[in-house]
Amino acid sequence: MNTNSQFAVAIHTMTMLACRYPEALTSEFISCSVITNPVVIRRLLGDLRRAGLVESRSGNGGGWRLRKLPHQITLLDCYKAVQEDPLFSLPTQPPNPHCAIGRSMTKALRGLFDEAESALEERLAQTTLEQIVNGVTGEMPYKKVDK
Amino acid sequence: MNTNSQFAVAIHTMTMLACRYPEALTSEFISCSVITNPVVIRRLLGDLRRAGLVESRSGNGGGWRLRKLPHQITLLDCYKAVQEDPLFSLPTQPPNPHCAIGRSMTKALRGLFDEAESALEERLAQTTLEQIVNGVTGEMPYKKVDK
DNA sequence: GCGTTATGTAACTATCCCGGTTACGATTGG
DNA sequence: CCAATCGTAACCGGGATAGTTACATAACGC
Repeated sequence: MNTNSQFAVAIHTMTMLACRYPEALTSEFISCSVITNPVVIRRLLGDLRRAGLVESRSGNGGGWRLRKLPHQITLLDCYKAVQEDPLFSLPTQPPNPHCAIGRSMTKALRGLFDEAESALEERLAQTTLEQIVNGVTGEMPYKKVDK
Repeated sequence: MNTNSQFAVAIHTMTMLACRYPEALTSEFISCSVITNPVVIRRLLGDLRRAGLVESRSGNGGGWRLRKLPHQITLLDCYKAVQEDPLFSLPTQPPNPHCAIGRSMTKALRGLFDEAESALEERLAQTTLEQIVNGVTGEMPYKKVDK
């Protein structure tokens, strides 16, 4: 399906921010871990900011940091932030309206795809950045804060 | 994600075969409902045949038909038949092994993506072609057979 | 056997998307 | 003022998608 790796890079990026929370990291620094161009990371972080997940500061000493605690951010948040298109696409050309099946196919597919996507999103909502950080580092490198 | 519509066309195609089961339909006929080139449909049906879901006969009076009853074929079967790539891709260039996070990111992402994909597939496995046909036509246009 | 109808598949193409890159203005801190 | 950093536009190359043409192969009816 998607041959694009934005979701993967988004998780990688958010995991780094979560590990150093509440420190701010530069796109340059993050791009060294992902091994890509800093602009690619900034583009991605732009999407994540539009979703309210991160904030940035320009200039000397600037960078990016989370706007919530790692346990308050789920994979679904990251997914929605970088995934504008639905999971499965319909053909650009709609089916033949003179065919009984063609006539109802678009609506049927929308329903099926919506349900499938919901199942996926439910699962993504169950994993938080905190859990990923725990899995990656074996410990929480930032101070825990009571809710 | 994937911007490709193969899964959608596969469902459309299989729904047509299910509606007329056990009749055989030609790629030409199916392409008229989908509104595309017959070769596109044949390529797709080739994948579905490799998965054991359909069979074909060349020559005059030939065409394509299901190899199972509509209630025995799920959306997951269709999905696996046409979707060779995993749902989410990792970056072609693996992360920096000199970074603690980069080092464990690939494995972590694989696990997360596998779980998400499983959730999706579980949902897809719950819908059969028969159900889709019912939703599309309001009735079953082929003879039901006891299991 | 011949003609017709289909499949099976290769090859070519136009279009689009993704990721990488350069460039440069705006912002911030020292 | 200078250095560091974001924000964003612009461009490019590679790859995928889907549409198209072409043609060899197969099966059926006469």
